[in-house]
This record gives sequence, structure tokens and C-alpha cells, in this order.
Amino acid sequence: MEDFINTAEPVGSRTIARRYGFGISPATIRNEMADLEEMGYLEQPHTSAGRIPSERGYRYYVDHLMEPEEPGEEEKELIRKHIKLKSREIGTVIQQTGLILSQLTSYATLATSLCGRSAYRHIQLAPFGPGQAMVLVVLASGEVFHRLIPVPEGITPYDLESISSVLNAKLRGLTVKDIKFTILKEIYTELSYYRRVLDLAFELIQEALNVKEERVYHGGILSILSQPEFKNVERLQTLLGLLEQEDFLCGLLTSNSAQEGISICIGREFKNKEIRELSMVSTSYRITNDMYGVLAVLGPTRMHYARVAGVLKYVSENLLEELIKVFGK
Amino acid sequence: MEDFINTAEPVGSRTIARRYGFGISPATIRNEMADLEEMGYLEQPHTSAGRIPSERGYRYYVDHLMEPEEPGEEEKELIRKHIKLKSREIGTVIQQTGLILSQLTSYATLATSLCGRSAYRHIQLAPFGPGQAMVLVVLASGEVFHRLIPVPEGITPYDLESISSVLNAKLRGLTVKDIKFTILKEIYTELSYYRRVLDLAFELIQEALNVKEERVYHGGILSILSQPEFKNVERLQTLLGLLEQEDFLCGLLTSNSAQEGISICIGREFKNKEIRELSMVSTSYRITNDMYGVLAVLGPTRMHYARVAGVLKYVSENLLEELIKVFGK
DNA sequence: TTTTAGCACTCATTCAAGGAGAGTGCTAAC
DNA sequence: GTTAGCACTCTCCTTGAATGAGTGCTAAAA
Repeated sequence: MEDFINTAEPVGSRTIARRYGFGISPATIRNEMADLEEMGYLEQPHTSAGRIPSERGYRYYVDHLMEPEEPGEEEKELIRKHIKLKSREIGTVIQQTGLILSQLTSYATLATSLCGRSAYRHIQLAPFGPGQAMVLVVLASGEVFHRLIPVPEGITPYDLESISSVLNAKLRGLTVKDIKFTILKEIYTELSYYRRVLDLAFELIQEALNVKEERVYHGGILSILSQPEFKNVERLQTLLGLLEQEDFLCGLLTSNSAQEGISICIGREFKNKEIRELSMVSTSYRITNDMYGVLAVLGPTRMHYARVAGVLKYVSENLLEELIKVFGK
Repeated sequence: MEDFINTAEPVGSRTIARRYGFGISPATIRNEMADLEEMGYLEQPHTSAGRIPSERGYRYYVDHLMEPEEPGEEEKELIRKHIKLKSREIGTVIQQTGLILSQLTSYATLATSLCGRSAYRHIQLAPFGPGQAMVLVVLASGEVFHRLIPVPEGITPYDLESISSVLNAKLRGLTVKDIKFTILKEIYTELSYYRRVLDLAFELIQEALNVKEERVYHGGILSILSQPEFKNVERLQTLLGLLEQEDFLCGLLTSNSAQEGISICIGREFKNKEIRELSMVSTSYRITNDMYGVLAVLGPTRMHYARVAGVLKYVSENLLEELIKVFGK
């Protein structure tokens, strides 16, 4: 298993005997390997090649044999140094985390923005030139969405400010699902003073509610170019094309990493056909009951699972720690 | 020239005679081509192959022979349909524009965010959990930057609001370079009432000033995978790696497309060695004196210049038109 | 019963040789 | 100025043989 993971070449009986010297001869190893193949743990690309692990073999390895490999001290140092909230911009921190993870494993990484039932923290209407206003929506996850909307002539910055404060008073702390008709009605009566901007206000609420909540950052996707299994440019094209689609990645993360702790998905275990040559090691970290994130490493089936699992664990723990500094406990 | 652009194969004398039938024989064409080669407009990969254009040949072609190819009616329709400010988010519109451009040309596209001396339109401090505030900065270009900052205990949302309005009153309409010491001093006196938040206010100004102003969106970078000149995975890796670096792209755009109108940079004309197998067709659109953007198409030297120039021209005119709706004249 | 040595066999890879095909340059004729 | 003819060049493809890594199976040894 480990020899194949390192070399990407089928492993023969003589190689094992010579390289690892268990004190048994190639012939014995051949017999054992023939047994393992019959049991479905190994495969032969063609009759006179060595063996490679089957997906069942990988599964057995990650479930029973593998021991997550603790990253070295310098690596830990590097990780801690990169997951700092220097920039004070949560998206950037998560993206940075993905990058360092990808750099240390040399596989692609995926990272969701903080997700869960995210509440509104602030809604602001800012004046923006004649006939326009900029809607700013800040979510509890630290994400910010913005959009331009047209406003009728005659609306002053002061009006915008008033509307903002009404919206904030009514909506702050609520999640999208919490918003009920009664609240909208309250806002309506509150703003009836501003007869002429009422329609605008409701359009705005609509906008503020319509933000897309989850994003997926990716990093190091190009690292799969250096994996020998992806020398074929055409395959590469479909694969890279997929990995640039945020929707696709989002589905991948949500459907394959529900549990806490490290979880591993191998090749054909994916529901999606196009990525059946890949494996994913993922983990989720929970900041509050309502807020969590997912980190994942995506690489070829022949992935260095032990190392990836170890690094991923350490990275996700550090990220969680850093984010808790922002969001409190 | 056009045959090579379409087929990516060296063009021989017989091919020309047979395919285009000028009424002259291959032998005549051979003589002419030999002359053109001597003059430096054609090259021969090896003695018994056809000719391919040299970079000097491309240069002559785009300068004297080529006529920008007007896009077809359905294509124009498609372009107009995609460059709509539906989403009312300027970054998204620019990105969309890049995507449709890339789709129509099947090359990679680059697009800067709106750049120039961008003034502050709005600065907002929003409360964000205990001990934190979210700084929101809206620029005249429609870009929004955000960042979390720590605030001392005891600062109320009301305080934040007051600071915001002072900052807005003083800074709105100014560009980064306009901000002088006198203004900072004014803010200082204005906020002296808020003794205890003074430091915070200045830290905030610092943050608000430190936004990175220019971004580069890219789209369709993977389309270069389907170009036959990039079958080699290793080259591909360095190239794609470069094209993911925003700084690099930014430099590329600013140094190679200063002029108005379509400008074309071919192969070795780039200052940067790594992309000497590429060409770039670029144009800039100017919204106001202070605000402009750059659109570019990046492809192999063997690029369909006439078509790209035509599509790019139409797309950039449409984008400009659409953006003027937002920013007025 | 387990392990090992030996042997015939299989298959991918590499290399050289040779032919096909596309294209050229040059020369002489039109 | 244009064209036909011819010898020549170079890439590409196919073919065949050699190489080498690895296998399965059998019989002998431990």
C-alpha cells in the first residue's frame, strides 16, 4: 500500500522482498498477494505487472491499518503562522488555511465559508450617486454581501439611514428562516411614515434575504497536474472544469462529510461519476451550534491518506481555535 | 496566415494552391513563400514542413491585413443578454462579461475591476458581537471592502454610528491621495468628544485607507487546455500557475494596454518571459475621467486575431454602455 | 503445512529499421 | 514571370525484436 502510494507504480513481489526485507522470499509474497487479490484487496493492471490496491484495499487500509501521521514541528509552526487573523477578514483566513493545507499535502483543498443558520448582524443602505444606493448585508458568519439598487429621485441619505435603522432594529439577530410575515408587517407600519420609499424598502428586504449563504473556496487545484495519473490533458480538462464550479464543490462537501472528525471518501464511493478517480479526506469544525465549516483535501485515489489525515486534523483544530477568538465561545 | 490559425498545422504550397485556388501553381507559391521567409515573415519548423507565420508575420498581419470581424447577430444578441446589470453587483457584471467573452472566443479573458482614483462613497462601522466591529468601505467604483477590527469594551453601537458619520462627513468623495494631515486633524477634533474611541477611530481610518484597490477577474483560463500547442502538461502547469496569480495578471494588463482602442501584444513583445508563447488582445473603456477598466483576451500566438478583436470591441462597448447606466455620464 | 527455488510464460516498453507521405529547393522549359 | 519535374529531406507510423519486470505453477526443502 505505502509503496504504491509513494511511487505510483504497481508493486511486485521481488520489490517488496528486496525493499522491505520481511525475511521471506518473493515466492511466499506472491502466494500471499494472490490470496489478497482473490479476496478483493489487490488488483493487477495486467498479468505481468505488480499489484495495486483496489478501492476495497484502500478502504481496509484507512479503516484498520492507517495511523494518522502527526505533522512535524516545523510544519506545525508553518501552519500556526499562516492561520492568523492578521487580515481580520474571515473569508481570507479560510482561504489562507486552504492554501497552506494544499501546500503541505500537495493536493487540492476545498473549504466552505462558515455555514449554518446565519443571522443578520447589520443591514446598511449607503448612498451611491444619483438614483442609486448600495445595500450592504453583514451576516453573523462575517460574510458581507453587497448590491446596487435603484432608488427613486428625492430620497436623501438621511432617508436611507432611517430605513437602515428600522431594518436593523427588526431584522438583526434573525436568520432567513426566522423572518415571518408579522415582522414584515411591523416593518411596514414602522416605515409608513416614509410612504414613498415603502416599495423600495420591501424590495430591499427581498434583496437582503436573497443572499447566497454558502461559498466554497478552493486552493491548489493545479497540484493535481503533477500527479502522474492525470497526464492525459482531455480528462484533465473535464476534471478541472468541474472543480471550478462552486455549486458542484458545494454539493460534494455537504453530501460527503456530514460527520464530525475525519471522514474519507474513496473513488467509486462518490455519488458523482466524474470524480471516481479521486478521493477526499474531509473534516468539519463547529464554532457554535449554528455555525460550522468544512475543510477537505481532494486528491487521486492513490493519496497519502495517513499524512493528509494528520495534517488536516491539525489544521482544522488550529482554524477552529482562531475563529473562536472572533466569535467567542 | 488564416489557414494556419485555423488548423495549427504548417501550411504547404500545394495546400494553398488546392484549397484556395489563386490560379497559380504550387511552384510559384513556393517561390513567393521562400521570399517571404527571407524577409522574415514566415518560418519553417523543419526543411520538409510547410511554413508557419513568424511573430513578425503576425505583427504585419494584425497591423496591415487584418480586418476586425464583426460578430454575428446571434452572438451580439448573446452578448447583450449577458451584460445586464441584473445582479446589480458591479464585480459580478464584469466577471460575467469576461465569461461570455471567453465563451465566444474560446480563449482566456482577463478583466480588471474598475480602477483609477477611486473615491470613498461610504464608510460604515457595524457592530459585530462583543469586542468586534465590522468596517465596511464602499468605493466610487462600486467595490466593497470589509474587515473585522477589535473594539474596546463599552463601545456601543451608537458610538460606532457616530464615528461612522464623522468619517463619512469628512472622507466621502475623497480619494486615498486626497487625504491630508489637515483632514485627519479635523477628524481628531471632531471626535475628541469620544475621547475613549479616538485611537479606534484612527486605527479604522488606517484600515479604510489600506484597501487594495485593483482586482483582476479571469475567466475561461482552462480553454487554453484545448489548444494543441499546450498538450505538454509541465508547461501547462507553470503557465496556469502564473495565470492564477492576481498580481501577475494585474501587471500584465497595466503594462500592455495603456492606449485606447484595441491593442495587441504578440509573443516575445511581452516583457515577461514566461508567456512568450501567448498573445493578448486588449482594450480599455473609460467611464469617467477618473474611472476606467481593462478587458483582455489571452490566447496562443496562433490566435484568431480578427475575430477576437471584433468580439472584444463589441463586448467592451456594451459593457461601457451598461456601466454608464450605473455611474451616469 | 509452510516456504522456497526454478522454470516457462506474459505483457509493457524501448529501440531501430523501413516505408509512406508531405513538402521543399532547384533547374530547365514554357 | 510561371510551371513541371525531380531529387531530396524530414516527420510520422508501423513493424518486429530485444529487454525486463513480474507472474503462476510445480516440486523440493524445511
